[in-house]
Amino acid sequence: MTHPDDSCLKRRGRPRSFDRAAALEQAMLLFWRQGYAGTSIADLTLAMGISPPSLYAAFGDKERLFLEALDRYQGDVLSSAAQIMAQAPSARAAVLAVLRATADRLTRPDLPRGCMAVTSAMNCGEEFSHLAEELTRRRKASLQRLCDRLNQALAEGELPDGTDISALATFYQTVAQGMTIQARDGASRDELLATVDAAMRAWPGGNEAQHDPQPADAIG
Amino acid sequence: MTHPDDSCLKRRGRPRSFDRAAALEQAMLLFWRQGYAGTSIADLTLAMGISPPSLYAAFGDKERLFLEALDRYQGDVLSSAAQIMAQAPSARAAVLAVLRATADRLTRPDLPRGCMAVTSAMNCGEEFSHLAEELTRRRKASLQRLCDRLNQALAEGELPDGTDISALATFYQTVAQGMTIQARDGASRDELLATVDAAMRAWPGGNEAQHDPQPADAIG
DNA sequence: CAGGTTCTGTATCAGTTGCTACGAAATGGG
DNA sequence: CCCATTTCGTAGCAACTGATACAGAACCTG
Repeated sequence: MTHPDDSCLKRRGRPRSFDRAAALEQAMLLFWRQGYAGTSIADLTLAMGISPPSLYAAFGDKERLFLEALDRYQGDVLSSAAQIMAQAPSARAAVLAVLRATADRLTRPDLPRGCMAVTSAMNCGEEFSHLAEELTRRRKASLQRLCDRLNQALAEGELPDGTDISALATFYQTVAQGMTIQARDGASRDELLATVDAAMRAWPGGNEAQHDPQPADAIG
Repeated sequence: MTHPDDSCLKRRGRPRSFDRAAALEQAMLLFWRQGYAGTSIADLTLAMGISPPSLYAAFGDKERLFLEALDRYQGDVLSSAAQIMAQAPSARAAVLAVLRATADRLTRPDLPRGCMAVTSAMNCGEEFSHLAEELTRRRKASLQRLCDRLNQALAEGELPDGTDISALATFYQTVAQGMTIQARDGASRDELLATVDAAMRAWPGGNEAQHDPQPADAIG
C-alpha cells in the first residue's frame, strides 16, 4: 500500500512541479482547522498552491486526500504517544505524561486547536458517515492501546485487583477528548494541565503518595 | 425579542398551514445530527415538510433557524440542569446528578447522540466562525453556572479552602464534553455512567465517606 | 362582494460544490 | 530528432448551495 510517488525510480513524462509532502501538509492543516465538509476543493487548491487536476492526479479525490492527511496527522501524534508510553516508568506515569503531552499538543500556538481525529468529521451528512466511522475506529484503536497498557499494570500489581480497566481507559480518553473542545474554546495549555491534574486524582487506589513533577515546558 | 408568531392576536391574511413548533423540532433534530454546515436547506425543507419560501418566511434564514433550533435544544437541557442543581443537597451531589443526567441525555435511543451545543458547529469554515463563537459563548455560560455553584460550596465549607473552583468546574465540563464524543462513538449509557463515577473520584478532599446511590433508571 | 394581507408551491436565481475534458508543456526513451 | 508518457493550466461540467420572484390561494376587514 504505497503512494504513487513513493519510489525513487526515474519517472517518464513531465515531472511534478510541486512538493507533494508540503502540499499534503497544507491539506492536513486545512482539514484540521475546518473539518472535511467545511473544506472545499477550492480551499485546498489555494492553500496547496496547485490546480484541481494536479490535486486529483496526486491524491485521488477529496476523500482519499483527507484520509492521507489524517494518516500524516496521526503519524506524529501516535508515534509520540507510543514513545511517551514506552518511556514511562509506570502506567500512571504513562497516562499522566500522555495527557500532559496532549494538553501541549492541543494548544500549540502555530497549529489548529484541538485534535483533528476528533473534530474533522464530527458533523457531516450521512453521505460521509463512513468517514465518521473511520475516525471512530481510530479512536477505538487508541483506546485499545491504553487498555493494553493498563492491563499490563494490572498484571504487574500497579493497579488493584478488580480494577475495571476498560472503564478507567475510557475515562481518560473521555478527558482527553473533552480537552479538544476546551482547546477549541480557547483554553490555555495551563488550563488543560490543571484539568489533567484533576483527572489524575481519579486514579485508582488514591493519590496519597503521589507527587507528580511539574511538566517540562514545551520545547516542540 | 419575540418571534413573528408569538402573539395570540388574530392575524390577517392566509394562515400558516404547518405547525411552526413541530417544524422547528425537525430542524433541531437535523442540525443536531448533521451540524450546521452538514445540513442543507433541502434537507431541512424535506424534514420539516415545507417549501423553501415557507421556511424563509417563518424563520428568516438558515442561520436564524439554526440559532432558534439551538434555543429550542438548550431550553430543555438547561432548565433540566438548573432543576437538578437546585434539588441537589450539596455541590458534589449536584455535579454527580448533572453528569448522570448528561450520560442519560447523550445516549437516548430515539434522539441524536451527543450534545448539539458541542457538535453542531464544531468544524465549519471561517465564514461561519461567528456561529462557532456563539456556541463557545454558551458553553462558557454553562461553565459559569457550575462555577457559581462551586463557589457557593466553597463559601459553605463543603469544599476545602484554597480549592481552585475554576479548574474544578472546567474539569467536570471537560468530562461532560468528552462524553459527547464517546456517545457519538457508540458508548452506552452505562459506559458513560462509569466514566461519571471515575470523574467523581477526583472530587477534592477524597471520597472515603462517599457512597453514591445508583442512578435511577431513565424514565424519560 | 372587493381590497388588502399573508401564506403556498413552482420555478428559478447566481454562486459554489466536487470533479474532469482538453490541449499545451515538459520530461525520458528510442 | 520523434514519440510516448506524465503533468500542467484553463475552462467548464452537472449537481447542489442558500435564497427569491412570481402568481395564485386563503384568510380578515369592510
